[in-house]
Amino acid sequence: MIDLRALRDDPTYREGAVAKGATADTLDRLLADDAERRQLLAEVERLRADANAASKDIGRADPHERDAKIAAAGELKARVGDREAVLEAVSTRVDEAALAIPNPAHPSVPTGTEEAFEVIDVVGGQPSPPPLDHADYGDRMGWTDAERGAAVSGSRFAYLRAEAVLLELALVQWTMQKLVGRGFTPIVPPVLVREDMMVDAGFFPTDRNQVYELEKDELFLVGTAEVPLAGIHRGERLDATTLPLRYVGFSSCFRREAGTYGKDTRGIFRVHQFDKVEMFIWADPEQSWAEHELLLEIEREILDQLGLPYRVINVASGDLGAAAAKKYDCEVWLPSEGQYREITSCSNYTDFSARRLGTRVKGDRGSEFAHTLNGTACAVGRMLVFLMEHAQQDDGSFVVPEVLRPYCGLDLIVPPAAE
RNA sequence: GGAGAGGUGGCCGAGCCAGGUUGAAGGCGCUUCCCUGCUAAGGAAGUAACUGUCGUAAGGCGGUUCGUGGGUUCAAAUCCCACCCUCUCCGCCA
Repeated sequence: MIDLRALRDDPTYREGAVAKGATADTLDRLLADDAERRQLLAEVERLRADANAASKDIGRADPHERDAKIAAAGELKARVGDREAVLEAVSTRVDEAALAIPNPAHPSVPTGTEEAFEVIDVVGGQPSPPPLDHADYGDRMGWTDAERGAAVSGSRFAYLRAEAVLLELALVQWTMQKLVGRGFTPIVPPVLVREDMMVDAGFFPTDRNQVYELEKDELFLVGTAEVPLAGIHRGERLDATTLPLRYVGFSSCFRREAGTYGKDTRGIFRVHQFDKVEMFIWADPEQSWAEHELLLEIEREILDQLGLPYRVINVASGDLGAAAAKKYDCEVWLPSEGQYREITSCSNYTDFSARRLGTRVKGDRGSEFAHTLNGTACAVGRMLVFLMEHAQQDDGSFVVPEVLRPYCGLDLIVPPAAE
């Protein structure tokens, strides 16, 4: 949720909201309603003060004065109720409008639609495709079985098999170790959460149709560990001296992928279930931009050490999503498609999410909302897709990235004999 | 799944069954000061959060909050309803 006071007082904040698609008209109407709300609030509070005083007086009054005083207090109460109804109507209007306003973009975010992104850096080349694309190679190596996956669970489900499983676990363990070494606390979170957690994490109502629901138990399967990680300090007051609090979660992720029919149908690039190592940071407002750069640095280090060619983009305002004030995407070159595809992304939500989560920081500057950030460390399945193309040799063998070898006990994997 | 107990301020813990100077006793912790020749003991004062408004500020005056949301009442931590959570015993279980 946005900061109405900042919207009122801070021109930069307001410009950021406009960059994200909020019209000046909408903002002005919201601020006018909010002004009315605050005025009504003052009035209602005055009336309530009178009514409270009258009630307190009854407790102290002589018994024979009570009836008269009770009657008078009753009248006061009725007047309060009338004005409260008006206030509530205005407040509801303000809240609804405020919830619809996205988190303003940071001034460093390029303004425009999806294509307006800014390329920050390009690492490595754009190699030509290997003999087999990731989908065919996964089948050839006996690493993926989408056919049986579909028979068991439907399309976009696959079995992961053989060395691919060892590689997956190696990726998880390697990234986990790296992050623990950087002071992150490792977490295996619940993957089923309540509706209010989905709302507070900012995924409902907007992304509700992307989420699997267990109706009988009123629980929802998370699409990312970000959701339960955001819940860790919900409703808490954090001591500024303990920040930043850095967490790294490992979980399976579940996505309905509604509206992607016919898109990325080959292999395991886009599936309903995958595993992911996700970073999440609770930061002091003064630290959050430095923490955002840290997340990017870690993401880049992971790609560098795996030897993947990639570029980093500063996502344009129109493509940020409601919660992010700024977002970097790392996109790895996918040779078979001849284009860069997203592998990781990291966002600074500033105080947008914490306001809804009710997480505050208490420090020298008093009490303010925390800043939250999140970033992908390793989307495991998709990482395997990229590795299957970049580590694949002309003879069909697979060269395991050096850094993963200690974690899976493999260095060169040769394809099984053809049937 | 069955039976019971309980959720109060940074923490512990009274208050609830008789609704009214209780935003909440007491203790711990913390802050400041006094005493003390010294990391002890003692004494005094202060110490919830959020929010509106006025003020340059210190602060003043209000509102809301005793798990959450409703209800009854002039008045609710206290009464009623629903939900959430925690604990104990039994059952089940990787």
